[in-house]
Amino acid sequence: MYALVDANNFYVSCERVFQPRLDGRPVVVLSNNDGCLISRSAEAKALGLRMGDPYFQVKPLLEQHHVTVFSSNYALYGDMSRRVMWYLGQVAPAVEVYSIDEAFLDLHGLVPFVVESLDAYARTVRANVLARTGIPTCVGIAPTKTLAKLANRLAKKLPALGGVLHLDSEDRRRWALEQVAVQDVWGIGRQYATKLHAAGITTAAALAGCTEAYARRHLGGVVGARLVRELRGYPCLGLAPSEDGTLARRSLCCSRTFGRPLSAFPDVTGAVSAFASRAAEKLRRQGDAAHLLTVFLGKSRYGPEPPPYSCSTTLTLPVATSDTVALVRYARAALKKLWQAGHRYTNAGVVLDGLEPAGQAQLGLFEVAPVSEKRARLMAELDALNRRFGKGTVRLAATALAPGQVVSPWEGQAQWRTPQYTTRLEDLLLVG
DNA sequence: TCTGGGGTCCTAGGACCC
DNA sequence: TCTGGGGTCCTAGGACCC
Repeated sequence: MYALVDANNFYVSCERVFQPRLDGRPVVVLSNNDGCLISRSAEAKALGLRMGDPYFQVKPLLEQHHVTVFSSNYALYGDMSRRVMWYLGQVAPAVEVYSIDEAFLDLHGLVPFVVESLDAYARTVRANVLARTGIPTCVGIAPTKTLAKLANRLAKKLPALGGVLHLDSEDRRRWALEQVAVQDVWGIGRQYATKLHAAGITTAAALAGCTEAYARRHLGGVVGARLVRELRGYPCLGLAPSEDGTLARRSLCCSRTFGRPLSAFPDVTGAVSAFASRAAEKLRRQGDAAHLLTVFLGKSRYGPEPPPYSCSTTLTLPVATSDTVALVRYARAALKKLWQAGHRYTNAGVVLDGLEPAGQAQLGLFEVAPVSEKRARLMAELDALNRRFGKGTVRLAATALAPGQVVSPWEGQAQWRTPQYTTRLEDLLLVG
């Protein structure tokens, strides 16, 4: 048995923890650069606001209904997420952190020796997460991950269930499959949904009833075959336990849409250097080194220019590294290869791939380790200082502002950002 | 004027090897 | 000159997820 614990409107819920007066009121959180809606309270959803709506398009509606608007505050959300995941780690035999606001729990062996019923267990977990962190969640329990996802969706949708749905019988499984539209099944996106509707398959139940050959042919090969089997109740996807409540990535990316289009090489170089530097920090945090580095540059897909909207170049590094100085230098070299004068670039990013545990790089016969002990210590110091005093306290000159600049030219809007209540001493909430 | 920022996995095809 | 059946590795692209 698997459980999926999923927060309700996670980013909105995080903001509400620190502003309880917003309970029951419409609230939204915007993406980077205050671009789109990425989290909506139930009240905001009821107004017809959709995930991904561009802010400037729905602004009149937001004002008309006095919707509270927040810029995203990932330092806060990340910290709240760690609290939730830590607690789940205490009460479940194994936890897979699936995203910032969702976790799969492996419940095999809990009943009857540890808990009496999974239903009661789920209700307790849910109540404790709320009491300890202020974050409301729903729980779906089923024999497969795909069915747990589906149960979770119904637990969210049907208030009468009290936030928990356990698909503990064949009848309940069949009933649940009937309630869910095919496009809402985990693993069915826009393309597949269109194809399935055209074939007359409109519910999860109908999808569960299609042949394996059909699934293989039309839903991405083995992926589709697994999906259908999971819906029928045969587990094909195992739990990938997350050590210490965090997810070790196979690739890392740091990218941003600029506050405004940039055409000057030094501006974009500054941005790419900052992204490479940030990516290097993430890499060291998970204890890895990278041997592939990609830089990409993007142009607006909403402007008059035809595709392609982005270009990229990948460097194979001679030796895997997590050193900021080295990665920034490679990123700048890659950007130079990519750069074409005269374009208005709207976004850029740095991707690190080919990750391996740091310090285990295989050296060729005639190679010497390029990252000295001294350099590794320097990086450790840098990370410690930035952890203690806030991101960006210590950084490379390459990522610093030019003389006379107040903000980086690539940084965007964040008009409604809340303080980092839980991760910066200066922003601690004062009660008095 | 203003449209996010991360990730995963799979497949097909080509280069190259024995 | 032409012929075979495996393999592996890499890359690009496409689908999906939150």
